[in-house]
Amino acid sequence: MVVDGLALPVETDDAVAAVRLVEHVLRPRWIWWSNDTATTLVEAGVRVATCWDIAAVHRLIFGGWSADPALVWARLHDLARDTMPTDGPRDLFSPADGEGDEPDEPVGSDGHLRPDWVSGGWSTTTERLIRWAGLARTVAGLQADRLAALPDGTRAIATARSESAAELLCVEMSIDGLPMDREAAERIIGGFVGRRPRTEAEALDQRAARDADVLRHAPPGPDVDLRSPAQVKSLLRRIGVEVPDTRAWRLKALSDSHPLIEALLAWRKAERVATTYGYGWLDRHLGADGRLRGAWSGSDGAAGRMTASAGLHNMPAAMRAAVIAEPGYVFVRADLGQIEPRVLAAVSGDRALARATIDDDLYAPVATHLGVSRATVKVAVLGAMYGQTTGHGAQARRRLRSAYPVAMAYLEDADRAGQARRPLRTSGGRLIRMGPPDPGDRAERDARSRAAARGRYARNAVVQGAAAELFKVWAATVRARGAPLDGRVVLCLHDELLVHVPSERGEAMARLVDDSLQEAAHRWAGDTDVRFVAATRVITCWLDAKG
DNA sequence: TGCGGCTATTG
DNA sequence: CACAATAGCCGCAG
Repeated sequence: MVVDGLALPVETDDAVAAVRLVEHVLRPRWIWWSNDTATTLVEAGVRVATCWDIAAVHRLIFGGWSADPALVWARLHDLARDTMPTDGPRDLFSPADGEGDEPDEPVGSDGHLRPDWVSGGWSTTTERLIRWAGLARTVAGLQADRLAALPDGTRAIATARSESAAELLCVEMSIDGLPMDREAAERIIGGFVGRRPRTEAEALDQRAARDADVLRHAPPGPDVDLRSPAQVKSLLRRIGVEVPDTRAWRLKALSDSHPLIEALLAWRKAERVATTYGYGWLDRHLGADGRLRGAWSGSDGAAGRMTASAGLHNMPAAMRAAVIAEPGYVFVRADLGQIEPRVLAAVSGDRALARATIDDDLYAPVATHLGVSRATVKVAVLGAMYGQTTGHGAQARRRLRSAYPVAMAYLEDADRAGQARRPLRTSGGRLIRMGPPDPGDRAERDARSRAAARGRYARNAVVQGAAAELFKVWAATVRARGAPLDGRVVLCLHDELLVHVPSERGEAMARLVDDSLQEAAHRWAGDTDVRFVAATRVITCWLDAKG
């Protein structure tokens, strides 16, 4: 079953009604070019169960971000990007693209999709609409063929489905938003930066007063802009503190040496709230309906984690006290325990490490096995996954390597691939491209350290990326199974889910979330003996679950 | 005006 | 203070 974009030659209401009917009767796996179609549907009140999101699958297969139909078609047919025709205005010297082509044929004589079709020409007649829908089905089939040809093709096709479901979830979270109590939020902000300023002048006064609280500790001298790290560094030098940078963790250690330092650290906290999570932030992102809304993306960045804007992923802990379930509702909050080492055990197939996942605390049996402290083990395991090569714990690293050779070799293989700029795939089939990152860090300018940085990046990407895939299977399962309880996933946070559900169904939803984890883990990892654990609670305020 | 550096927040 | 992300302000180049 195929649908594409609902700006159709038929009335939109008719199209939505048709989708609603087909969904109810047939529950198809809808195919569409991108989740824009899902957005149109959700805004019209239709939430479908499953789909094949061509753009999301394109990113899975080929990496990168662009995934418009013309590019998707070109890559699937191994056509060079630079031969793609453009839709811009033509001048006398460029041969008209597709000149002489049959206008009712979407594929030009050069093999590319024709720009006039891509840019909306598909919708001008019913015949074209049908042709375009058939094309989407063809493209989805070609994508499935590509995935099936990968070393673990069945698995990769399953990933395509769960990533598509994650796109549906992203659309729904973007539209639904996160419940947030405006008064509570304003109270918290007020505690940091004072009352909401009524005028621009009042805002400037408050800002100056905050600055003055720090500067009154300063010795006489030139004016200092606290927002300029270089000037803060000179200010610190004037009070006898010499530091390479002014990061909080560094200053915290010196806070006894001068009262200015503590004042500066407090200033930084307040300034963060004032500029990023203050009244302006509420005004931009908190709707009149008490929902905080940001844009969600299903697989951004290196390894395909979900991302969110509007501070949904990096909201200061204090602000979470304002994330409160609506009257008659509760939250079910669940977070996965130690997801990355457990995922490493699964994707590497390390039997010994898999045995350790039987414990609620994976690090405890590993510590016993290696004969070192739990804290040492944790640092060593995280260090192996992040690529730490310096610092203490060399002994723990050696023991880790001999006790869990399969897992460590998996990471080292990824590291070598990264150093050699060889692209990788996660266990679920997502391509990890190995071009940049080449950070501009002065300390990492030379070729060796850039190669080492790629190695660390690759090491992490195969674990973090696989964890993201498992997480999305879990989230999609909760979305599907939780719908009959009127449960809505309102936040995804890498290893944490927040579900908003009517109060009387809170406990049932909590059980469902736990069951969904077992279902997801089995679907994702098959019959490996890796155990995944979640801490699940029914709460009314997000902060209640912290600690 | 755009971009890299610095900083802070989160997992 | 490794790995990932978003976001704001400063300073500098164009």
